[in-house]
Amino acid sequence: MNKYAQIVSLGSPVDREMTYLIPEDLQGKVLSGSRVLVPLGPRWTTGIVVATQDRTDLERVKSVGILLDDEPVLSGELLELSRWISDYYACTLSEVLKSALPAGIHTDSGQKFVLAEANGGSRATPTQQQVIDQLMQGGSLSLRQLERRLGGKGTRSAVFGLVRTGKVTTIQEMVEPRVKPKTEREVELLPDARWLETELPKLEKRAPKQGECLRELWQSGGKLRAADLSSIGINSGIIRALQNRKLVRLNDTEVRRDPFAHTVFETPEQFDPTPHQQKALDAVVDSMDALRFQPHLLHGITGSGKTLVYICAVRHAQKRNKGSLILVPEISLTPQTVRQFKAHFADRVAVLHSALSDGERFDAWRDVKEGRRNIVIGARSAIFAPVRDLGLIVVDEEHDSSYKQADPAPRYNARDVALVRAKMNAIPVILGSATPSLESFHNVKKKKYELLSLPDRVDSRSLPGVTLVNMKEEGGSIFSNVLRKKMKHRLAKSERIILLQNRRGYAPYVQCTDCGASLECPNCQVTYTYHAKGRRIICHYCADNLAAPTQCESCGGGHLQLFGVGTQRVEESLVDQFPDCRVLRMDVDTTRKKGAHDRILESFRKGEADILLGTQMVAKGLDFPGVTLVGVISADTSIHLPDFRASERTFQLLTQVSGRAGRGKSPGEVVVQTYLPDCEAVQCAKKHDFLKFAELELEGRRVLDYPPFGRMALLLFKGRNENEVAMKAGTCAEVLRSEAPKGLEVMGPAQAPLARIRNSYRWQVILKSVSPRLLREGTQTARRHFGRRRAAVALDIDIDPVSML
DNA sequence: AGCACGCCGACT
DNA sequence: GTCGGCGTGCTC
Repeated sequence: MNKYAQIVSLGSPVDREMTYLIPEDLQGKVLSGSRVLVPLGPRWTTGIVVATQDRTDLERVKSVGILLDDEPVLSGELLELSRWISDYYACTLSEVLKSALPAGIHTDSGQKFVLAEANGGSRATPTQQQVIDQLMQGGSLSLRQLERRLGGKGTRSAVFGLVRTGKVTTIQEMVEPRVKPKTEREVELLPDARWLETELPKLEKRAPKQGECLRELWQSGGKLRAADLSSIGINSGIIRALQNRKLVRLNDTEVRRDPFAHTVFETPEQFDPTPHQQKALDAVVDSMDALRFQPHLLHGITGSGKTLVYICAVRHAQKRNKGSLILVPEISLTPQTVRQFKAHFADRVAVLHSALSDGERFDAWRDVKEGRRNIVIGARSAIFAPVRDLGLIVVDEEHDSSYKQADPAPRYNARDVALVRAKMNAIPVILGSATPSLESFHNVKKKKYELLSLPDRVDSRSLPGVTLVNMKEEGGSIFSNVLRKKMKHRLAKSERIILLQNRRGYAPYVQCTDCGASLECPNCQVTYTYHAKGRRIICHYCADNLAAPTQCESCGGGHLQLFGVGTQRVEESLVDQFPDCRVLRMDVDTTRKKGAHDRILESFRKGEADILLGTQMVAKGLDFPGVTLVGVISADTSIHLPDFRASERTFQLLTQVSGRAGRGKSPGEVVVQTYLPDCEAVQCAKKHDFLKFAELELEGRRVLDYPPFGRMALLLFKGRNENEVAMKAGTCAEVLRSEAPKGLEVMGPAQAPLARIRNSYRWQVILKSVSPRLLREGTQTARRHFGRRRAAVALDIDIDPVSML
C-alpha cells in the first residue's frame, strides 16, 4: 500500500504537485482522485490526489490531514482527461480540476485577525484604533470583512501595522464549504395513544407549544416534516425540548435538489426514423457495438431531425447499460431541448447548466457519479460529468463557439475534449450541425471522421427560399420595402416572424456631427452603446453605465447623433410601423434575470406574440412551427471583424437563423438585408449550400495555413502600462523568433483588436504551426520567459483560440 | 494564499 | 539610520 500521495492543491495558486505522507489509518483509502485536506505553508487547503507512490526522496514531508470523501471524487478516466487538458491547453492541472468538480464544495482555511492577549504599548493611529474597535466587537475578522466595515484604503496597512507591533495576531480559520448535501428533518412522535390521552392534557397546561406540537403529530399519524411544523409556528426550539424529553425522535434524511422534480413531461411522440436517419443511426450503433472510437459528423440541414438520431443512439446505449453524454450550447439548453430527453428517458437524465444553483449542480453531479442517472445533457463543462460506463458522446451544434472557454483558464474546447474522452473510452462521438466547423469538415475529408448526412427536412418540408436585399438601394431605413411587405403579408395571415439583429442596445455609436468624435469608454477602447431605457450609454466590455450626455465632450457642440441599429431601435421601429403587432425582444438585456430566457420562449410558443426579435440567441436551435418568415435586419454586423473566422461565423449565423423558418406545415421564407450581397458567406447561405461555402473558405485558409490546416496559439499580454505590455510582447516575439524551429511561425507583436479593456492594455503574439508539438514548445518557451505570476504584465495563453479579439 | 526576505525611497 | 512598501521565491 502506497505511503505517499502526489497532491495538487485547489485552494491555492501553487501549481505544483506536492508530496504528502498518508497517515497509517488512511493508507489504502487515500487513492488517486481522492479529495483531501492538506497543510500548505501556514494554511489548510483542499487538494486532489493525482498519484500515490511508496517512496519519496524528499526529507521533510507533511501528512495528509483529512480524507474528505468516502470515494475518490475523480475517476482515473477523468484524471487522465484533466491531465491531457492541462498539457494540451498549457494551463495548470489545478485549473482543470477546479473546472471538473462542482463549485463551492471545497474546504479551505483563510486568514483572520484577532486581538492579541497583551495589549497596550505604543499608541495606535486613528485607523488602527478603528480596527481594534471592530475586532473587540467582531471577534475574528478577515481583511476583507475589515475593509468592508471601515472602507478606505488605509485599512490594509493599519491591520498589518498592528500585526507587526504585536497587538493583533493572525489565525487560520477553516471556511465551511458553501455547498453541502441538503437534509430534510422529520419529527416522529414516540409515545403511544394511551400515554397521550392521559399525559398530553397535563403537558398542554405546562408547555402549551410543546403540547400543540404533539397534538399535530398525533393527528397526522405520528410523523411530520420539521419544515411543515415550522410553518404553523412550531420552531426548532420546541422540537428540541420534546426531543430532550424523549417524546419525539428526529430523522434527518438527505434530499436531492432537483429543479425538474415537479415537472411532468408528456409521453414521447412516436416516430419512425427516415431512411437517412436510420442509416446514420446504424453507423453509430455499429461503432458502439464494436467498442470503437469513431467520430461521426452528422451534417443535417436545419429541421432534418438530428435530435431524433441522438435519442435513438442514447436509447441503444441504455439497452447496453451504457451512459451517454450530450453536450449542447448553453443557449440551447432550454426546456424545449430538455423536455425531449426527459420525455424519453425520464429520471435517467441529469441536466447541467449555468442557471442551476451550486446546490442543484452539486446534487445533479452526485446523482451522475453514483450512477442514479447515466444520461447527462449539459453545456460546456458537462464534458467532465462523471458518467459511469460511458457509451456515447453527442456534441450538438458542434460548430458553436460557446464550446470554447475563452476566459479564464482552462481555455479548453469541449468539442475537442469530447473526442479525447471518447478515444480514451473507445466509444463513438456524434458531432451534429447544419453548419459544421471547417475543422470538423476537414477531418471528414482526411477520413478521420465519418460523414453522416441528413439532406432532407422531415415530412418532406422544404428549406425556406432566401431573398437578398441590397441595402445600398434602400435609402437607409431599417426595414427594406421587401421585408416590410412580407411582414405585413404574414401578419395579416396571423403567421409569425423571427427577426435577427445581432447587436443589442439602441445604437452602437453616439457621434458628434460637429467634430466627428464618438463617445468612447475611458476604460476600454470601444464606443459606448446607447440604450434607450433611461437614456444611458453603456460600455459592453466593462459595463460602465452613465446618463447619455447632451453635449459633445470634445467640442462642446450640441449635435450628438445616434448611429447604427441595435435590437431596441428595431423594436421601436416595429412599434411605429406595425402598431398592432406584439413583439418580444430577446437579447442579453431582456434575459439577464434567471428564467427570463425560458419565459420569453414560452410566451412566444404559446402565441402571445407575433414577432420574436433578438440577437443571435434567436438563431440557435429554436423550433416554432408557426414561424413562416425570418428577417435578418443586417447580415453584415460580424463580417468586418478582424478575425479569420468572420466569414464562417456569418455563414453559420445566416444559415442557422434561416432554419427557424418553415418548420410547420406552411413553407417558410427568409429575407436577408445586406450591404454586401456578393459576399460568399451571404451567397452560400442564400443557397443553403454548406459544401460550396466550405470548399471556398477552406481554399482561402489553406493558402495562409490558417486552421484547419495550421494550428494557432494566441499569446495575449495584458497590463496597466501600455509601454511595458508592448515591450514584453515585443521581446517575447523576438525570443520566439530567434529560437523558432522551422515550421513554427511567429506573428506579431501587434496591438490586440480590442486594445484596451477595463484599463488593461492588450498586445498579442500569434503562433502558427501545422505541428501541435512545435506549438506547445513555443508556448512553453513563452511561459518560461514571460508567464510569471503577479507580474505587471500578465500572459494569457490560448491554444486553438476561437475569438482572436 | 500567506509568509519571509531583500531592495529601495522617505521619514523620525 | 530605520520604517514600511513592494517584487520575488517558496510552500511537500
